[in-house]
Amino acid sequence: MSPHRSRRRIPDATVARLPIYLQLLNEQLENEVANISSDELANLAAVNAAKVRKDLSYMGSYGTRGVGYDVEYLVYQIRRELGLDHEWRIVIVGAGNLGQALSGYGGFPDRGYTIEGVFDIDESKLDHVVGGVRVRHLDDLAQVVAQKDVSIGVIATPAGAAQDAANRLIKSGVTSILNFAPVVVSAPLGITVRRVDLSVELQILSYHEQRRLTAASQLRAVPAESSSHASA
Amino acid sequence: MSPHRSRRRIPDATVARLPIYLQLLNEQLENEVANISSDELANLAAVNAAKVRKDLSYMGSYGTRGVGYDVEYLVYQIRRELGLDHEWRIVIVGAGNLGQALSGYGGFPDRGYTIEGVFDIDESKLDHVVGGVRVRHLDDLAQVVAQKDVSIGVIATPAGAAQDAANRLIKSGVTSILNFAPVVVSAPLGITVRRVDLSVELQILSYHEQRRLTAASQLRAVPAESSSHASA
DNA sequence: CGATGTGAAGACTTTCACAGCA
DNA sequence: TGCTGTGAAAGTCTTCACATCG
Repeated sequence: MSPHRSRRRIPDATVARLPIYLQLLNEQLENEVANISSDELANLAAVNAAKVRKDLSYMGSYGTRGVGYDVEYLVYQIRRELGLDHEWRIVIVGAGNLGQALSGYGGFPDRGYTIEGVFDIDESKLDHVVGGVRVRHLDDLAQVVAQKDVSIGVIATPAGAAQDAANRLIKSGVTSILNFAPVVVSAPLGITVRRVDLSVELQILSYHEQRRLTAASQLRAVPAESSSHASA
Repeated sequence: MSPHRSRRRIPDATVARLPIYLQLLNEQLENEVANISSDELANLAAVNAAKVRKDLSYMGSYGTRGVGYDVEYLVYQIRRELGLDHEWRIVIVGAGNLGQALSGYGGFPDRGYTIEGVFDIDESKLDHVVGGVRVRHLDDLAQVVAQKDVSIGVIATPAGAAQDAANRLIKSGVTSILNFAPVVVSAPLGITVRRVDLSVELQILSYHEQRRLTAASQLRAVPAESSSHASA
């Protein structure tokens, strides 16, 4: 479609950071900051400046030597690279606490995501309105996905229902899935699945806590480090 | 305290996978599966078998050649390594949709996490009971953290309130933070911060979606791959 | 002169492939 | 014989350091 998209393949690690740069750059725009150096952006993102420059260089050379990067242009480029110049239509399966929190999440409309439906099988939840969207029966999923050309599905069901939700999403034509249920869902090749699991995150934290304690009790063997971990 | 904890330093990438193995192994236990090979576990986790073996080997050699791993013993070892033989006390800052979803999240008590408090500054939310915990004013945070010896804080506030929440958590004595707000919070060295951002995850997905579309329109230049991404 | 852009070195992670043990 | 445990190779990501250019 458009002429010269994605000139190079961007490394996964970089793709995971672009949304963070984007968010920080948007904040700069709000503060009417027109220009930013790799050093400044690196400080905001809590990463190394060389990493910022290398990350940005994968999209092309948009900086000015001796000066820095034009914030607005950078925002435009990152958005384009991440596909945020499209509008993405998403559905949420599961209208429990989490599904409701997600559909009420303010960030979506700004960033080009529209929620086309929230689905559940629990009769008692049907027809409730959460985040401005009426909860529909899961059996209507395929129809909505096809009609609205939905490409991203969010799974916010209990663990036991997640694989079924995934199967239905995939059969309906969704090609990317964001899974919040604490299970590994399997999907055929060609479907992108990302998993976000609260208790996995907590367990990683408790590993670090535990190390801290052990280290402290062992006459400070290793000085505690690691001040920040990206989520990707 | 205990004699021979953490015999080696475990790589970050491995630490991020241990919770997933643990969850799968627990499922096996429920199905009364007593033994598992690296190959089987690898299939369940959707990773390579050599990776499973190497990951497990960092904790010591607990397998039996020609046979596999004793599920129960492996569960015990992973739990110990992740510090799940402790009980971890956590607090949640922010009693909005997300804070409520988190405090209602069933997974916590099972896995040794107890929620010692949910805090907010919004008068209208105070004294509501969410997930069995009464919402208290943020000013009471320090007292609860100290009294209950809380080490992990979860930030579920809007973006604008997150850094203040982090500062209060840190000043109160919390040393690990799980941040759900869509901002980078800064913290002194020695504090572990992990960030989980819904819209970052969606943007990573839309990058892949967008590539898929571009590739398809360019006479299938590169065959689509990448079927699963871990969250860590 | 100051900050980008980038080869090259170094660190970390994954995967291979096979020796070694039950 | 079958599966673990692990050196070594391959691949990926980060960081350094400096040539380059506005």
